[in-house]
Amino acid sequence: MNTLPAALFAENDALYYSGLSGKSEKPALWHAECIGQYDCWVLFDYKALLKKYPVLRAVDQQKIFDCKLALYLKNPAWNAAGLPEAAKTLFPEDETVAGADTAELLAKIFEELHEEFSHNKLFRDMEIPLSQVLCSMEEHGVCADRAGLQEFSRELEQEIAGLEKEIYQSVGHEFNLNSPKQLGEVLFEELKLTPAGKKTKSGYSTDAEALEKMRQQHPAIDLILQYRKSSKLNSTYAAGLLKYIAPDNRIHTTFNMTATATGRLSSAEPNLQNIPIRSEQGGAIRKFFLAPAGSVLIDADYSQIELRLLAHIAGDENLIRAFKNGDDIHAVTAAKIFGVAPECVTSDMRRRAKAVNFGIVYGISAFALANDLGISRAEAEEYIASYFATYPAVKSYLENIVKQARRDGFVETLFGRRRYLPELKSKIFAVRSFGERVALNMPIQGTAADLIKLAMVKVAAELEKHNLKTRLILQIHDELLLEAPENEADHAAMLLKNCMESVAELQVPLSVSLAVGRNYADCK
DNA sequence: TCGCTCACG
DNA sequence: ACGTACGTGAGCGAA
Repeated sequence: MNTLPAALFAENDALYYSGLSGKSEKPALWHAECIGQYDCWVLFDYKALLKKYPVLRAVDQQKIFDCKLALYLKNPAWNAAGLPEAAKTLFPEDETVAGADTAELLAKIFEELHEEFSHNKLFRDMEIPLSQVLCSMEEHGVCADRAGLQEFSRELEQEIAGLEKEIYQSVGHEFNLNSPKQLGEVLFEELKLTPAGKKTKSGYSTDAEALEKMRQQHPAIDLILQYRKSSKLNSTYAAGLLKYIAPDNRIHTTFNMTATATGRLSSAEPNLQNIPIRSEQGGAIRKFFLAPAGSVLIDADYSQIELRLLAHIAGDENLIRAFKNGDDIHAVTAAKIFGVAPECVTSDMRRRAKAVNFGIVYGISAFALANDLGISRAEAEEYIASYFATYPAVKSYLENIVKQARRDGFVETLFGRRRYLPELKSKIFAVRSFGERVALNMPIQGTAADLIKLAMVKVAAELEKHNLKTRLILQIHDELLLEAPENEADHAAMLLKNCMESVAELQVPLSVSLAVGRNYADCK
């Protein structure tokens, strides 16, 4: 016990004992000295414990061993909410696990994992330090305009009520518009409209893509589409976010570090990684995310990070050259695919090339590309063939990574984060194909996730080193949002951009675009 | 609890 | 011939 800060025990006896009392979903803490030679804290969910017991910040990070994070690095498919689940996952055969208390479970898991992860770089230099950064971000939160959201929500409610009325008039009776089942019955049985979309288990799809195609068939369709948009906007974002504004006028999300198969973070309660931007009506929500008086928001985006990583990982000279030149990558790809001079690329050609680029990162198939672009499969195949002719090293990389994944049973990021792919052994074609696409995608998406995590740790350390009051507040996969006092905004912005761009030396430059504004909508 | 739908990167 | 684009979380209705 003498290795612990006295305060932790003096002030937080409850901490120690609650860890032992064994409520499964609660974060748990245990001191490894109890099991002998290890001078470290063994715990489950470091970030949650930091939040609950701020005094834990006084403990040297090097002496922290978070079983939750170690398990996640061992296998990201093991997303255990609590200790008992974690133990069952790690020791599926072991029946003693069921009756064990928290301390025993922690000791068992620790003994299994400490050798592999105590000095692991992802664990030590990325996830553990990131826990502290994320904890601060969650505690700090993002400032929200309560009155503005209330007003916006009222407007949406009025619009929704009007649309409802019009729709009921148009189809002749009332029904529950929020029920896909009832909507399907109205459209396809009563009104006898021709389904345009795919089938679902319970009937024909009424999703936006299907309804778009049916617009001509009935005047209610457009109204329904608008109803869906407005009601989503209100229920999830306007009224939805209002519920999360705390007394400090800020929204405090929770970042989950062990939720995804690729190494990305997720954000929940509320999810602040899916705030609308693509539509004008939706983007209005961003006006209500504010910088407090005297501060500004700084938004930094990695541009094309996944394609840059593809260039680096595949080592494709043509792709690398394009990024070194600072070219518009979709336009360059369009010129090559369609065999025209770069200055002759039309916006439609660029749009198609962009879809091909996305497809490559997702694990391309002619079927899906054809569907996305509304072209024939044969045509999509030609696009893909031209793409591979243009970027031959990408082609061989994609072939090799799948072979390697079949051989090893897993794929990895540049930093060694692993994802196992049992799907590759499936006898079912669709399952196997899925495994192949994941083998292509995970190293790229996962490396991007690794890079921004490292950048966050670096940015937080630099801000502290320079005694700046600027704070990280959100991470949205390839984007960081900061809150900066006006008088240090320029300094913080430069520091941020430099940190993000220099986080790794690759064969292509990393490029970060900055935007500053009084609210999130102005950061464009 | 699950399926559908839809918001984001 | 097969038939899915990769990764998430939330709200809602229907069991």
